[in-house]
Amino acid sequence: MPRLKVSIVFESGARIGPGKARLLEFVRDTGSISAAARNMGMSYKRAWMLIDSMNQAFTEPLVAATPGGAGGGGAALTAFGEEVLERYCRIHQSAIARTDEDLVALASRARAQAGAKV
Amino acid sequence: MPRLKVSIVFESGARIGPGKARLLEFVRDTGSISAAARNMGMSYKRAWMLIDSMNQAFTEPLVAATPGGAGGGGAALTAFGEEVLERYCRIHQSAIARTDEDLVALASRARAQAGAKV
DNA sequence: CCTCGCTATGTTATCTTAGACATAGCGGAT
DNA sequence: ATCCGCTATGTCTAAGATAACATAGCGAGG
Repeated sequence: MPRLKVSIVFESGARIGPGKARLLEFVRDTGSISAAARNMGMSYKRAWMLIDSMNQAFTEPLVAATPGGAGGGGAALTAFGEEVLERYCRIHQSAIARTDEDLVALASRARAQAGAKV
Repeated sequence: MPRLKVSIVFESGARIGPGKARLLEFVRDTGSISAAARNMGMSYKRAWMLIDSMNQAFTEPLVAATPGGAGGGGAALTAFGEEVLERYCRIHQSAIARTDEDLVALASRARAQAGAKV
């Protein structure tokens, strides 16, 4: 069955989609950027850049990180980060509601394998 | 105000988003791929590739094109193409419904200009 | 005061993507 | 028979994004 990918595109060009939302969840659950990156199978640098782009996109940060300290440091969602994540999840939920009929109809006519892609 | 970008992602990896949907609308309205491409400010080749990828993604074509003939030929949506477009529009409408409150809240905290981007 | 693991950032190589250009073929209308 | 404009496809280049590697700094805890 096809999935709906919902992204929020801001005037500035910044955007938040399922990937960044999931990354925020992992940061919240693991307490560190690097652990979140490992869980998602991406490099620390990539995770850091994604988080930095989100922090830059808003007037206040979504993730607060501290280097050094016990265990080398860590990161956590700010209250605002929690709020953004919650709002994204709600928007996503609203988007995928009541689309089943159309998605099933399209799925039944979609090919299993795409042409191309080595 | 931020916009919602809704894409349908199929198992095969093929996807349909607002760009392809708009392209289909232009093909329907202009009766040709090249006119649709001009209207969207893209090259004919790009438009053709996008349409070809859609035709390949399903078990039947969405756009039927004929080379040669009066005016050089033309293209039109098949009945199935009309159906896919209609279903996409309905899914999109459903997705953007009832998200205003959250989008406004996010917009009020978003920066006007993104950091980076030459 | 040293270790440990995480944050933070730079550099370079690679891979993918997008764009620019070029060209062949088609067939109704004139 | 020719023209016109659109379909269809190929090649090459520029640019942008991704990945790989490298390294500096931080601070609580042992």
